[in-house]
Amino acid sequence: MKYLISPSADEALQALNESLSSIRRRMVTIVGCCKVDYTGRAKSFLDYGDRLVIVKADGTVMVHGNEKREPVNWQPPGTSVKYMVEEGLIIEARRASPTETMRIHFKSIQALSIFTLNDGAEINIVGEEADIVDRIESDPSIIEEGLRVVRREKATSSGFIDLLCEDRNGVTVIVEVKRTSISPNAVYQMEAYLADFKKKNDKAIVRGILCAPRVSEMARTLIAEKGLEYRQIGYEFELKDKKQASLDSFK
Amino acid sequence: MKYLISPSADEALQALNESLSSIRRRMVTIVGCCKVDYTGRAKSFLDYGDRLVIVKADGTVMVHGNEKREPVNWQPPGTSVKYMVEEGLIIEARRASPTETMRIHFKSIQALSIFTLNDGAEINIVGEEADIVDRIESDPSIIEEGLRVVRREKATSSGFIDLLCEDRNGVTVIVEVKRTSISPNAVYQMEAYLADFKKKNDKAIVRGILCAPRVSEMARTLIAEKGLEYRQIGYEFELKDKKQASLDSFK
DNA sequence: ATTTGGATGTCGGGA
DNA sequence: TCCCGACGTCCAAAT
Repeated sequence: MKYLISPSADEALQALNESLSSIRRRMVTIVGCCKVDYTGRAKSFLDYGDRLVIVKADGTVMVHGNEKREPVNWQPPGTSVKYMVEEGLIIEARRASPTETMRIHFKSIQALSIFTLNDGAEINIVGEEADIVDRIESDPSIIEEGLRVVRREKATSSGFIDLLCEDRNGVTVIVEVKRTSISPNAVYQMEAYLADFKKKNDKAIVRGILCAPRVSEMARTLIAEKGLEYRQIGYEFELKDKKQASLDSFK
Repeated sequence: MKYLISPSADEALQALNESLSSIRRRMVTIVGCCKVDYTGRAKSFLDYGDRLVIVKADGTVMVHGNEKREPVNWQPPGTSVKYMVEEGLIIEARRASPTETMRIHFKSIQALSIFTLNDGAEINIVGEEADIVDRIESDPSIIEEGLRVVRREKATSSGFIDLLCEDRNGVTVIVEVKRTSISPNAVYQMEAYLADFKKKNDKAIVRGILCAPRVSEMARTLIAEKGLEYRQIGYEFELKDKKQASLDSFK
């Protein structure tokens, strides 16, 4: 762990170039007054101001302002990072494919720290769309009595559908699941699935059911217009493995 | 600027609670070994490991691992943050609407820093979808000779369209622009626009043109099937105001 | 407060 | 590699 308060550009550069070998898990944070130029998928300029800059070992670079969850400027993982001095410390972060360059120039540095993170844990998360599809697959009756799942995540030339089913009358039912709410886009998607399915299978009758905890107003209208169906469906999720104990203690 | 190396939980808590008045632009970073419990829109557990935790003055909390641009856990702006000690430092970040709680427990702390960021600058960015629409609006001939823009961002009951135009023969043309590439979703959207427009306006002939630097293969097929059109269109973007000088010096 | 669609989205999975 | 869709997406603008 290295920490410098108000270092000069040269002092900062020296610290950053010192232990280039132990760089595996090295992380750098710099608090200082900087400007940022970016050219790549878009182009941007951010004039001088105080920010927190973070450089991860995988090449991620983030420039954080004092608000919001999103960095004001950044480069994704895989970026190659160079440090140099030209009237102040400069961080140059380049990557190819797409070609992108971000260049940070520091007018002054409040603090610089270099440290390593040892982290073997992986996050365990539940409540995603796939978890809802799981639930429906294991008990299709929560959508409709007599519904039977034929296939999951079937690829069609119009894209993927979450569940291919049959209702109690043997009619094909295409089920699309969203974890938050049904948007107009989801309805368009379903429409295209249905059209494609009818053409490919020469079927006159195919039902389309959209499942989510909510529907937006416009989506609801579209669903009605197009003869589709909506089922409100959410579920109480629980983490499934041994980590559960820790979560129980949390509530 | 306050900086503590390997503080005890109590020392950390004291530092964090000290200057609650000057909290306007205060930012906190903590490097340490922690676990994270989250319950809200989903539910997650992250076991002990070293991370960088950032708390912004607007209530944003981020837990960053040693890889990737995205925090492994977080709370968005507007979250209420409390610090306490229970066998180690605890950060409890709650918000309502939706109800979400994230709780970070530190087993140990490598470093804690508290500082403020003075930043009056706003980012100037160009190359977004709106900039491409601007370009087309100012010179529709880049899509097609004789094309005339009737209206921009027209709301329809099926959603919004980027440009409503007329070709040299007076035929209505609906133009949809994407900054990167045309995906199947964009085609579905266009299809829905067209269907809606024909119904509402009782027109037999309406053209749909999708504009982007690229099309995906599936989208290209869909476009052909449905009698739509694609125009490859990108543009060299330049920042427009006085900041230009700085960018020129950059390249 | 809700809805809607863009984003330098990022990220993971599959062909 | 490209393509595709999910995300605790985040975010701003409009209703």
